[in-house]
Amino acid sequence: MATMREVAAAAGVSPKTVSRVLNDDPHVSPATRERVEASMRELAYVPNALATTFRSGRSPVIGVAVPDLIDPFFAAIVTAVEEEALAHDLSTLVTSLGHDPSRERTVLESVLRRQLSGLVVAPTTNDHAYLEAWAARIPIAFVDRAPGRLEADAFLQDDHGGARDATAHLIAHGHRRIGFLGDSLAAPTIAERLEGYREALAAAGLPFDDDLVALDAATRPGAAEALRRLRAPDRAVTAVFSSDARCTMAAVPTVTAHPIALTAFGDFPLADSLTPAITVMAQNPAALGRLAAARLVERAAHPTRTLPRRTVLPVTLVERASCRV
Amino acid sequence: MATMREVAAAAGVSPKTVSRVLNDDPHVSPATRERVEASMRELAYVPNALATTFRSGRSPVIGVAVPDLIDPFFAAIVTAVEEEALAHDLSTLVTSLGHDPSRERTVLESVLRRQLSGLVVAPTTNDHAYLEAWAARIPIAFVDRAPGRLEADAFLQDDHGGARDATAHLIAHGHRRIGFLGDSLAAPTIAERLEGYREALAAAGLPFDDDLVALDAATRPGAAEALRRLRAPDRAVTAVFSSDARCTMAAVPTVTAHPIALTAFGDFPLADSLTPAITVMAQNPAALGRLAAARLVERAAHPTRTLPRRTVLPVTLVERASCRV
DNA sequence: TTGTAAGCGTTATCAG
DNA sequence: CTGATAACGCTTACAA
Repeated sequence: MATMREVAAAAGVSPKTVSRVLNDDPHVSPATRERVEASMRELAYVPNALATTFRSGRSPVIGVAVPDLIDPFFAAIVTAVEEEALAHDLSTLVTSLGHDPSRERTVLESVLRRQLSGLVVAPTTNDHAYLEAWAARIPIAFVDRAPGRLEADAFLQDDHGGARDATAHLIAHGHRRIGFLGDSLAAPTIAERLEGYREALAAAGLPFDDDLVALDAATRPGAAEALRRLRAPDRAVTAVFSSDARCTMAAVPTVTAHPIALTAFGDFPLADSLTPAITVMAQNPAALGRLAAARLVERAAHPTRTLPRRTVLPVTLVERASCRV
Repeated sequence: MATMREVAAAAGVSPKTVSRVLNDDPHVSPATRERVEASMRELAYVPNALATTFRSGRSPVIGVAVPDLIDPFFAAIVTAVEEEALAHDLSTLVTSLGHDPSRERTVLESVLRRQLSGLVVAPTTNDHAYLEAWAARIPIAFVDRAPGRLEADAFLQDDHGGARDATAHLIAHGHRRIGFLGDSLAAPTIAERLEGYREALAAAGLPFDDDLVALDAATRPGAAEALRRLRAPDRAVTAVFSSDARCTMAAVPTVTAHPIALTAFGDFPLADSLTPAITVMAQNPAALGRLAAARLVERAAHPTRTLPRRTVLPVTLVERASCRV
């Protein structure tokens, strides 16, 4: 591990000159440059990125924190952030938050100490007041879910409208008793989607019935049980709106075994190849990630510029077969 | 951004004392500790992780480089590395290499400059001689694919045996003309799986026919075309062995539309819910990632210990319906 | 128990 | 065009 000092000594110049060569400073004579480069090769010199980064006080890294990488929705966000970061010569420090809200703060704070250039987070909690001091120093962008008790850029999808339209779609197909499938209403996105579902019912003059809301459906057994209850004679739903992709995927085995009309929030791989193919309200995770990362870069470059805090992307209905079962 | 020096000044002590408080050094009087902690709160002091890291010369970070995060196989590897890293108080710097081999070197070298504690890589090239100097200083573990021209730890699955057994399974179901579906033979894993396929044919006294090997099938159009050719009267295969999950997923729409006996290398989400459900030879990406990360930690702790270079995990046949179509 | 000095590898500043 | 010096924030020796 040769250092710059050693290279300098070998080339008979000062460290600063080596630094200049490294950074393509034009104020170096060709001869000197030549000599320095030879020494670098000789000693197999590799700059210590840690030192540079420390010196500059800011790490050329964008942090990305999402609940879970296995979920293709978040994987797509991360990938998009990575691509956008790459375009700006930044790397990405990826961290999974897990689905347990109590971990969020610890994890984010430990990431933030690294003097990142920015942070993209798909949060798992509703209260981000603890980030206020951080947000003052480094740009933070929220994706998928809005920040709570904190002013920060947010890139969201139209949870309310999307859920409303997806539900209305089932109503248009003649359904009157429509179940709501979800994980937990603690997540603001899911709560929003429930609101959209209610609005669609109301608009059609249908009653909202708490008993038709089935939660804890993010696992296969959970989804199976939820669907069983919804289908039981006392509830007798003829259609289901699934409020997120994890639940939908968990429900797939049950739905393919005992078909029921289904519309789901969030697309997922192979949704179009199932029997029945699942009708979904498609989000755009890649756009979310890309926009968020781009915003961080922009905030870093123009700290005072005024920009909209909240960007809501539309969702689009992809009609397949499951809504017509 | 208060620094340690400022906290020290505010508390009327030396920076070293603040450092001691921070690191829970017992040689600090309770009174002093109290005073220092008060100042830290007052100034909202947060340690600069960059400085600590620089001073220690090594970043408490494990790098993870995989071709692509969207692929659930690699997402599972990354997640497992993350979990194992977390257990050792390390973070993870995740980078996608892309599927273009020419990017690998640049990306890995830029990651390695950061003085990582270790690197897990699922490579896209066959020649890793350029990593030799790095491998001497920081532990590098390969997953999924073995390193080329480099001595390094590798955690692999039984590509050869798994492909052989998956093909034999089709033969056992009475098939005599079996196609091989793949992306590119440049990947050593795929080449190995082709060998396994050949071995199974040979063991059954069946001829190997180059025309039954269909490549470039990692996209939906590619897979559709490959299957069309294999099925054409001049090839007339009655069964297909798909050599990797990306190809299998790409082939799904064609296979569900025009069923053909299929066995695939690599499991994937919802494979069991398709019609037909896909019979797969399941890998264990989580184990791959976990073992690799654990190995890095072990190498770092015991640089001289002798450990096996190559660990090959078994794959397991998950029989579903597609092999009996 | 606490402090002083020195340095990790790089770069900014300012002289020459 | 080149170099001396200092500094980034923290910690390891070594003293006191």
